[in-house]
Amino acid sequence: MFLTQRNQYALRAIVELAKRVGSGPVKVSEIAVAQAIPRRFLEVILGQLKGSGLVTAKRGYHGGYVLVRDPEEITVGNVIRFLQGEPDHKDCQNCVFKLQCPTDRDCAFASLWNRVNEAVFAIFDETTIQDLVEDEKMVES
Amino acid sequence: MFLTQRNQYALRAIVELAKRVGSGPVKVSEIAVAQAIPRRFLEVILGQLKGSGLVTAKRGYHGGYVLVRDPEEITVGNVIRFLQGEPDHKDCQNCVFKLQCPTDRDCAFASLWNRVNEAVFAIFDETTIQDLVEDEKMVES
DNA sequence: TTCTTTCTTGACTAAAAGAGTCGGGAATTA
DNA sequence: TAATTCCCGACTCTTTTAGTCAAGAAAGAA
Repeated sequence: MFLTQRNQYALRAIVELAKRVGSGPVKVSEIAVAQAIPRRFLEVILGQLKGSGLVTAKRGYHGGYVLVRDPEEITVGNVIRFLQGEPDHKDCQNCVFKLQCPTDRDCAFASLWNRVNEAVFAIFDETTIQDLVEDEKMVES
Repeated sequence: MFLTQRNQYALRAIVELAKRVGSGPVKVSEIAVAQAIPRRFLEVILGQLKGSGLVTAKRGYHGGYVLVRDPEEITVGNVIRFLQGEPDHKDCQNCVFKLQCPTDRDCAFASLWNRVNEAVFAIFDETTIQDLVEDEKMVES
């Protein structure tokens, strides 16, 4: 598995919101039920997602979450990059020579990590939320 | 990071053995020092690696570990696949339709996982231990 | 206003995975 | 037989991930 459970929940929540664009705010509890995600946990996750600007929340009666951008224009890469935050420097993504390397020993793998990372994000970046919505429809049938 | 510390240790141990093919068995303690890996932990890892057939061990005076195959012919993919064992079915690598799926909900991501997995292993499979040996030489200079 | 709904926040606990250790036993060769 | 080195299973420690709880603040309905 390349994504934590939490990150998958985040993606699924966004997918669920994508399925309902135009129907007004969606409550956390609805998303939780639809996607079988523990409600409390989902609250935390959606709270974080607000920071990405992909999602906004409204409180009170008829409150809930709304996806603000077009599902075709949000990629998995956008979401994951936001969730993972600044690339932790331990990941040794940028240094190639030992002297520059904070982690020192892992540099021999630097080239390998870079190539893998690029390959993975190439896929994440070409997969949109809309694609996932359609995959989910396939699965349901 | 795509590989656990343990798996990186395993790769590094093999790289170290690769650097010394032809010089007889290499002791765990030597590898541990050369690669800055905790010795006891390395014993465990090398013990596991024996099962792969890539490596053999000899006990007693002048004992140690030996790489049995040509470093050019061992890929990172070979090593990692062995270390990770049978693809845990939770990873939902093979099922596309809900009814076949043991994990049910994650199936919407099946296509994504498959593509990522293939991309990653394409790289692992084209990278040989010899490549890593050379990368390590670069880093040391 | 006041009540209900729904998000908000931060601290908290629980579970799982990963990393690393230990002691003693078994082969090998000097 | 004594030194060396791998071998093995059980064990602990740490970190990460998962998930919960309680009290509070906005928004709208009555």
